[in-house]
Amino acid sequence: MASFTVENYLKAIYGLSQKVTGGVSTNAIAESIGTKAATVSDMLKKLSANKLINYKKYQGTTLTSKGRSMALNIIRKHRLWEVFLVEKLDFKWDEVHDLAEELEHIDSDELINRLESFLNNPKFDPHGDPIPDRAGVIQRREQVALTDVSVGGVGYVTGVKDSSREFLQFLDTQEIELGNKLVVIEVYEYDKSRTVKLNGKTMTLSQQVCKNLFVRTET
Amino acid sequence: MASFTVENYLKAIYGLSQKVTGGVSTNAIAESIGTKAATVSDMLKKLSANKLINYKKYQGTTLTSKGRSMALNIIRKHRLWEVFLVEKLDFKWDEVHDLAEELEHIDSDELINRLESFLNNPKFDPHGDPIPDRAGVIQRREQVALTDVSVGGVGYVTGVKDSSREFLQFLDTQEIELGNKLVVIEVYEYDKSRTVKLNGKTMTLSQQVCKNLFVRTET
DNA sequence: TATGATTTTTAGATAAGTCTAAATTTATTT
DNA sequence: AAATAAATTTAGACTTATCTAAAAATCATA
Repeated sequence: MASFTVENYLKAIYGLSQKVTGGVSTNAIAESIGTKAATVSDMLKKLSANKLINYKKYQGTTLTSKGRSMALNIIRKHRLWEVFLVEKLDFKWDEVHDLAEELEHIDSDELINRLESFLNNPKFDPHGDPIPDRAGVIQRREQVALTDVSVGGVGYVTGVKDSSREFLQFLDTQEIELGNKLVVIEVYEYDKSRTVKLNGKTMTLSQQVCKNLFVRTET
Repeated sequence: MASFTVENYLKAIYGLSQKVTGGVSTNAIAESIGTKAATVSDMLKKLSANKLINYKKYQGTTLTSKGRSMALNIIRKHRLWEVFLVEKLDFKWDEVHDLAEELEHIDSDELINRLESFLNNPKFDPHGDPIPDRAGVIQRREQVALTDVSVGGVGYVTGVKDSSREFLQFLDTQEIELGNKLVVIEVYEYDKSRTVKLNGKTMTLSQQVCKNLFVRTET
């Protein structure tokens, strides 16, 4: 039991379970995968029968350790392929998601481990998301959203919460990249926007942007 | 109409059509794909309905130009991924076939074209097979089987006809690699084996080996 | 807390790709 | 040329993943 489809369900459940406490709802999975609740309901029964999820009708679902470890392996593959696409094939960070969605299903630990070495064992993907290691251990990074940095605070851009094309392209236009240092100059109470100094330039970022930008602050 | 399965059928038909004159038989396809003739029969109807093959019941099949161009694109992807696996990830030439079978179905011309540049536009895969270009043009190489080289003849190893693990590993044990220069010292009429000088060593190769080794001869 | 709204599940269908067994067509051989 | 053998196709069934429509369970609130 490890088809393309099953892998996508596990990945979706893993992703959603990061955002909520308790079980993941059928509807949420359906929306995430782009399918109907009825279809998800069927699939949950199969995943449960295969001990990949804990599932009680009407109660939402969580991954078993087996399911989680499979999900993490897919995420590992996805993120390593993204690094490959950006670092080696010169794709931009907003172009790699769909390709990685395909590549992540290639089934070979040997391949992915060699790819990892070839890429010099990166710890983060092009969007700043951590890459699980071979054992499925995922590095937690001490980072906060830019909304949590107050005036005078200094941070280094470590990642994005929203990795949609639109947001990534917006960051490109503002020439905001991972690793950039920024200083919060002002916070406007009115709309919660922030003026920051970054790359020698001063710019004002809306609350929505600040929410979706992760930074590591000086400790 | 371009599923994983369809792609495999087109590739199989292309491969088989190189070996025979006229149409490819249903049974041959079934054996090549590892399925049953009945299944192939069904699929041929669908491929025909989609104008990917020319098909008349009981008469065998050939690819249309559309089908051939799709087949060549898959072969192009397969061979470029093989180069990647060997050149960049240090796989051995007998280890890459199954992985390339998976990777070849990744659907993106942009990806494969960038991969091609990244690999410095190789013209041949690790087994010496030519890589079709973006337009599906495949370079024919002037090469002959070693069985066609007579005493005193000189050749450079350009490829293998049989790229099975077993044969490739045999070549490894004999330290025979693409590009090696060899001279035919003797041909034994009895069993059609050949003694050759290669890498400073003298060795005798059976007819079966000679049949499956391609060389470019001095012209 | 009852009742309407929402969520989830079940039931029944569909499409793709596969199978076995039987029927049909083509090839071979006496 | 007829009979047998081999190859191919058809018929009917199964599996996986999906859908719509309807039923059932949970929730939210008047």
